[in-house]
Amino acid sequence: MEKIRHSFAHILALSIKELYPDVKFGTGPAIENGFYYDIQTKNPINENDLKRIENKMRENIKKNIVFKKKSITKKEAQEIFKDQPFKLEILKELKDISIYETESFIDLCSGPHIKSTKELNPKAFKLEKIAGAYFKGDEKNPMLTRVYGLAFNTEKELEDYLKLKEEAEARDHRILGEKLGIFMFDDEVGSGLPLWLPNGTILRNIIKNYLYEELEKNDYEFIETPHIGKISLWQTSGHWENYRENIYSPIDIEGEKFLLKPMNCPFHVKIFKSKLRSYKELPIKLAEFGTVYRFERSGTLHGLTRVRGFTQDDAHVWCMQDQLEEELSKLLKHGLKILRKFGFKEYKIYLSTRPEKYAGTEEGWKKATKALETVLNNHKIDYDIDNGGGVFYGPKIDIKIKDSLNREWQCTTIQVDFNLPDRFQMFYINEKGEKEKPLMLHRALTGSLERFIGVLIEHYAGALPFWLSPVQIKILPISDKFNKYANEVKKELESYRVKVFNESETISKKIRQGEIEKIPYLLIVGEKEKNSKTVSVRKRGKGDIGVKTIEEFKNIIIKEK
RNA sequence: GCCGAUGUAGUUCAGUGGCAGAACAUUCCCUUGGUAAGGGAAAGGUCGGGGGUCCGAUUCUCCCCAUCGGCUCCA
Repeated sequence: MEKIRHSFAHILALSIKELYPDVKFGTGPAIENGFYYDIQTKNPINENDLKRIENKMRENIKKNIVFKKKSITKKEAQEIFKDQPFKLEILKELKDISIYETESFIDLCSGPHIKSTKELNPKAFKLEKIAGAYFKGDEKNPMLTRVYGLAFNTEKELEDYLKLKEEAEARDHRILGEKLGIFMFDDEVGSGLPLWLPNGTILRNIIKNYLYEELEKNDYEFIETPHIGKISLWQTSGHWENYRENIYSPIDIEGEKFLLKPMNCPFHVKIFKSKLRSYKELPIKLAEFGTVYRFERSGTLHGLTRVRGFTQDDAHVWCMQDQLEEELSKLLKHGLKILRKFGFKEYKIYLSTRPEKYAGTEEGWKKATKALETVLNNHKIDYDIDNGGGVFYGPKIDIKIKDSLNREWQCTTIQVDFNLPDRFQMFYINEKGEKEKPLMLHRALTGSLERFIGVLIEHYAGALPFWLSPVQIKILPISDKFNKYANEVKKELESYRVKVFNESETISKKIRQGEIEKIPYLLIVGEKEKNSKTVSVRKRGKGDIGVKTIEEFKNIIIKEK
């Protein structure tokens, strides 16, 4: 399949070349579900041109064009590509050079390719969209136009994929979140700053309460810290020099500079340092739902999954070297338990190793990376290694959850920190009565409530499980005459989140409304139910499940709790 | 931040160089109902914001803001 998609990319390039002779080519590989080619043209092409290019491609495919491979010398290549500056740039890094020829389009390419366009199905591809992309993925390079295409073996596969994508778009948390009264954005408030609506606030509190209980069981102590602090805190921590472009400009008050906090760590460190710590206290675990502000570049914002103000379920653990493995193990186990509780079964785990720029010693990095590895292996967890993807202060394990469009979002993160204990000169008193530097771990289980809720909405397509639903039960009186009985039923169910739909609408309309709101249970009450002290139960996704006494209904929902 | 697209009522969207349109939602009236939209009326707009061209700009143009698709980035 990859060979086919890659060959499509070449036919795309050939067709563009025929339509736009002045085109300069970047690269054009196969990707998941299709292919792309990066190009530069004098007159920029736009979405309306795609159809024309597509038709040209079909024409070319029908010509049974043969893919001819040739090995050539660098000199020959420089001659062939003398009008293709990007190809010449790529050529610089190549040793063995081969080219593929498809009529007038010659590409620097090691292949493999199909024999001829006979193998391409002209009905199983589609040019999808265009976008800008930096040459070689580097911001400093010029931006080329990337033409994306989809390609499959059969027309049916293409149609299935398009259908799947359409369904995925219907799960988009940005649309569902507003419809379900969870959150909103407002131009005047500012980008990346969500406003939490009543239903969303209930959801946040449910999640917070659950995490609070879970962490307490695991010996965490909760703290709360301010939203701003003196700039020197983050100068000491090193964040100011390393991440300044992502920190909101300082607030100048009475000659003193304050920052909106971009991270909670320094505050937690201050609490650790507020008294002399003994080895007997370790591990010390401090947790906070800490709201931080980061100035993310405008083009990177995305609904709730990438925002500028967000609340982390942040915690820091300080321990001794010989406690490291056990603590990491607990963190990982706990993280996975929590993801399972929320219904996430598909995620990817990454171990990120030392980047080029780093704090701490090589020895320390080795030990910590080994510890992370050991823990992953002990739990028999599959993971990918993200080489050099660690933060400058230490290696980490990330758990990424996929959203409806198959994009991965980092939620859980467990990080070792060699930087802050040094910079803040942290120590505890060991058994021998000497000062010793503790190991420091950062962790967040949900990553941020914002991102987590965004992914959660998409995961369930808005139909949150019973325990997470802001409104669990809605009582729908057949007519106004039964509002009183509806309120009596509500009283009986007061340990749940119940609402009565007491407006003057037809029952069909009320049901429709309740279904749109994705309420887990709708209880319909009228003459019949009032007389027999029952409710007619309509379960989300199942429809009418019959008349139940209130006790019977309680037994049903108790299982959902 | 960069490339491209978009911005009209609370929402989803038509439309136009010369008085601004629909559906849903809202308010009121009628209807009191049995498992996904009962009927009618009213109200609702600086056509994202600011400059420019024009007798006249929501429409053309420039700048800004915001959103969307990517790229880059993501402690």
